[in-house]
Amino acid sequence: MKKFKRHLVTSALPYANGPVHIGHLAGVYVPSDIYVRYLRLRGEDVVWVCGSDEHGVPITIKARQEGVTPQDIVDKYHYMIKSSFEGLGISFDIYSRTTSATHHKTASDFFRTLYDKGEFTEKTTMQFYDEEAKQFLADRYVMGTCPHCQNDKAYGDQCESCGTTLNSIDLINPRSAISGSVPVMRETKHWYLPLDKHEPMLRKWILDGHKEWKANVYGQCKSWLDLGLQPRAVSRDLDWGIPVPVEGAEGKVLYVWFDAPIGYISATKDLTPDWEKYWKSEDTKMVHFIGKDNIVFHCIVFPAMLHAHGEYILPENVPGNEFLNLEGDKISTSRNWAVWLHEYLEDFPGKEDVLRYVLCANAPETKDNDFTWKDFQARNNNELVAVLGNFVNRALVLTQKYYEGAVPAMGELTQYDKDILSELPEIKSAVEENIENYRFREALKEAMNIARLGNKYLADTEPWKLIKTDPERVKTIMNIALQITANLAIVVEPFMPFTSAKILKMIGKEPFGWDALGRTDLLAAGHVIAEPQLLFEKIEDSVIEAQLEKLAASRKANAAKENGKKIEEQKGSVSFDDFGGMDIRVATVLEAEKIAKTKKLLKLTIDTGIDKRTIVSGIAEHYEPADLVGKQILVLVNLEPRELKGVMSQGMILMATDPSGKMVVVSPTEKMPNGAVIG
RNA sequence: GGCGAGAUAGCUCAGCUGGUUAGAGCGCAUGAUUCAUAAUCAUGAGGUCCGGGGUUCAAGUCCCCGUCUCGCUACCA
Repeated sequence: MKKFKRHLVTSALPYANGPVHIGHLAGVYVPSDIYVRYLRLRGEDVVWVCGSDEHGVPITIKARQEGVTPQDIVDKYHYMIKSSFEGLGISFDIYSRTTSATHHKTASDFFRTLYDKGEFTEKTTMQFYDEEAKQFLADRYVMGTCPHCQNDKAYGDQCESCGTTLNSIDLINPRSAISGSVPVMRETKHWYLPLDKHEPMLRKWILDGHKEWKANVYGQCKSWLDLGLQPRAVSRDLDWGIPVPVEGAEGKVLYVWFDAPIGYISATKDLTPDWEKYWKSEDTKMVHFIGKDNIVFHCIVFPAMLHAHGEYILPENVPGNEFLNLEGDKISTSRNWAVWLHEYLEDFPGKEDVLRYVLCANAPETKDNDFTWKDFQARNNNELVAVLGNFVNRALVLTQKYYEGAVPAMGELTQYDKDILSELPEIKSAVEENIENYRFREALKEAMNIARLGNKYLADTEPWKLIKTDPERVKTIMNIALQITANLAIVVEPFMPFTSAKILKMIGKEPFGWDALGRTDLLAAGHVIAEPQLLFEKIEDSVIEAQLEKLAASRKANAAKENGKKIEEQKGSVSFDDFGGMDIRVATVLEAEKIAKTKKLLKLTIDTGIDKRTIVSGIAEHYEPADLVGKQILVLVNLEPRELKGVMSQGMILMATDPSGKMVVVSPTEKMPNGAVIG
């Protein structure tokens, strides 16, 4: 077991094109906050960095849509994200941003170092160029007609109408999304990071050296390594980002995946002049907290970059969590299906810890989990209020009642007292072990056991009865109950810092530090505690219903949007001759079979009346092969043949597609002879 | 199609390298209790451990074949 002198913790950089939601929190920020707070309480040397990821194409698109500059967009969300994190008590040592001057210089220098060391390869490719706007067009900037569903507003990377993944060269009638002009193909040079070169190092480091990583993380890495790594472009043609610091690279910026993780380094630089100690000493333990979508970047790509650079350490662990769903559906920013942090903070003032608690207790550590408002309410009412809040309240209220707030002296302990107190150190080590192994859900459960222990102790010793017969004994009981309360203030801090502070305030103490956990002399006899206040309050049904209505509204809005989107605009007019050039016929499906190793492709043998021919069609998700046999369909028979997965496709089947992407074949309403002409 | 992860009580999850009657929290039922936000405490009911084969003295745990969910990836004229 390696011994470390200090910790460097990073949390995935939120992308600055939208606010933060509970999915981000449960997967990344709440767990990492717990981890870091724990380390700090232990007095460890720890630095925790994060910041907004502000480059990349989606931000420029969003800016254009809203008619503002990319800088406007990132400013808006950066500050919004930053302040909502603070509101929830997410305690980064620094929350930086990738548009900062420090970052531009750091990323630029990093690139330059790799460039000078010959760590990149160069490749020239053909890409769409907009002569009017004088710039190369990223896939997202090319629009055209989707070859699949004929939607004429498809983007070069994806058709939003049918969800198909595309390449910009696939689009029919491509046009520039910037100027609307027809783009031309032009040569462009880019730099690549040859990941394959680092494969042996990565293999040894991860597959041999880090078998303790979470199953999902390790498995994903193994999968990538076994598939064989490919060189990856580190630059692209765009005007938003960090310019490639090489002569002759005008109009090119660093690819966002390359600049973003360097943001961790830049943030550390902004935080402390000692930053190198954290990034370049083997006795620093670096941990990346991320979601599962980021595994490859943090386990393969970024380590390869750091290794290529040569001076940096690699992460000791990369706890990647799964995803959180909301009320049974995937969280989605574009569909507004989310609980937004900034809205939660407004709707639930003073209930920061409730959200922290629920998200930790239900964190998607081993598989995707579901957040429901009903569960939120139940955990608040049945666990926080009934177990934790209630215990603290009864201990403090009884102390007020019997001793006017002055802590009574601990007398002689019974065996039962000793048994109860001996559980505290056991819980302490259980919490420690779980946190150190990134099992925060279990750690929280153990922490709550201290409150359960307290409730049980009071129920078993019944001080409210004994006060009449044996007041001396009650002093000891209440002293113990108060010591347990003080222990709660400690153990709860990483998970629920606001609650911890409230307890400390009520018992009139300063933070104890983690090592004090388990001690039974935290409150001296005679110390006077403050008037008790409730830590948590019940959440009524109406509150939950209001949140559910909010979600229902966004579901409704989405449906309306879908409907609005439903009817595509009419396309530009075509001449009668153009239409006449298309030869569409009635045909009958003779045979149908799935093409092996594909998900969507069916190979159909059809009788067109003219001949019997083969057509490949991407409808395997909509039809069982057997269901098509014997059906009459319409076929564009004079479309240029095209080879798909090794099969020649001679023509295209006409399909009707609804906005959800569902497809049905089009048939004549009455049986017609094969070869009958449509027109 | 390939790859990765998951599938265990009504719900959310533990079960490490195979070993006595499969565990926890919540919910539910019954009882106790009243200091406490009708909170607490005790007891109990609830499980073909996704399905089917196999290895073994012994399988939730290992192997093979399926099914379903999530993610990555190829294909979509």
